[in-house]
Amino acid sequence: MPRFRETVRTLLRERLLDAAYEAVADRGFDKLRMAHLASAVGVSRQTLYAEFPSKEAVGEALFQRELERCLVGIQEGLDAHRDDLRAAVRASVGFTLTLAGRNPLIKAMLTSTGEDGLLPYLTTRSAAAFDLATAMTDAYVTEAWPAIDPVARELAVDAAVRLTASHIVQAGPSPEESARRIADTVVRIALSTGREQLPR
Amino acid sequence: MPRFRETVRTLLRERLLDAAYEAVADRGFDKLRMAHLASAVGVSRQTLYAEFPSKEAVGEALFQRELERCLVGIQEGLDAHRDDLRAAVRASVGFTLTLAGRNPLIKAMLTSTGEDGLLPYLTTRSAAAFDLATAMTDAYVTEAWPAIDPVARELAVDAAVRLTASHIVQAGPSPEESARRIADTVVRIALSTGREQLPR
DNA sequence: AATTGGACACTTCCCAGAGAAGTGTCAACA
DNA sequence: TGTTGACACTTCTCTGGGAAGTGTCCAATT
Repeated sequence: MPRFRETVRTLLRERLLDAAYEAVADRGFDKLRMAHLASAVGVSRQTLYAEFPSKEAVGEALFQRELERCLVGIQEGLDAHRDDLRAAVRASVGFTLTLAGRNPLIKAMLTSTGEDGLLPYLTTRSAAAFDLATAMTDAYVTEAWPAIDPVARELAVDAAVRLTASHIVQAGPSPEESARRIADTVVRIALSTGREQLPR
Repeated sequence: MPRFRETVRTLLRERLLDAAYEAVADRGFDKLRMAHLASAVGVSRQTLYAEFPSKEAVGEALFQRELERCLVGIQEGLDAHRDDLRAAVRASVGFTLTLAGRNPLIKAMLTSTGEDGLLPYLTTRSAAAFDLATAMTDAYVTEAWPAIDPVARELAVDAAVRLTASHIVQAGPSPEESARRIADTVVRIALSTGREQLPR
């Protein structure tokens, strides 16, 4: 079984990231200490460096894992309502908003404008995360609701991502209410034809 | 003419704010010095303190004036196209985006998430600015295009403001292209009825 | 009467230097 | 292989003293 080593390794990796997440969550990334991280998991500093070549790599991996979790949550929100676009959007947006409410990492991911001293990667990475979330959602919607007009779909997905990020920064009354409004808005865009007329 | 004093006073006030704006624009608010500001305009420190009781008051006034200018620009963008909703939105959003591109104050106004060390007021005030911009735009649209459904209008205005702010943070290819996309999106929301059906 | 310059107490910034603590690497060891 | 201790190097952190900034008061000036 040549996989044994790998399994141990990824297990260690997960435990390291768990510990790192906890430390970052309540003391911030710059207060994270490599020595403390190693001892928290019960390994030497060297094995930590064997897994992550630098502290920056830890931040990078932490960021990536959190992003993936977020995207998985969104997908699950969509999956739960394949027959109802509005409910699907509401579930996904609601999930993201509540997650961001208590997860400082996710929050920073979507809001960092640069130079806020948090993680250097976030500056560059937040745009990448944005694009990734948009691309994934777009692909999903294309597959799940092929009847939606492509132009409308693209605008709707972009609006969904941006409005969600906006509500993370400028929070509304409650995540649920925000999600409801965003879902309403997104559905209106998605089902538009671009040939509507003003009533007279 | 009892107004003479007042005129002089507001004139002085404007000149002080002009000088303050220039100083803040390239050195930042915290590098602004009251003594420097006074001498730049050619008055003593005392007359400056007679006009603005504190440095904080200068920041407040500066912020307020910039916000008003921004709103005026938006109104003009709308006024220039009272017959064409799409063009009106495009003009206003385009104006705001290009303004924010070179005006650090406006940028901070719509993006500050708190504790970025810039101005303490911005933290609280950005939400207020947000609300004010939304309220003003909503009132204008209600008056200019009364045929738009109220629910759709409210969602459209909210989306317009939030999407514009989003494009300030996560800039697209160009302000014009961003404005075009936002206008397209906003028009689709504004002209929606909420009773659309998915094509089959 | 308004404006000014000087003087004031108080707070904050800035700048060294010293010491501690953290990072990343290496080699000896179990 | 993984652990341990030592290493050079960089980055915090604290300190104290001097400079500079804020906000206030007042006598002098116009």
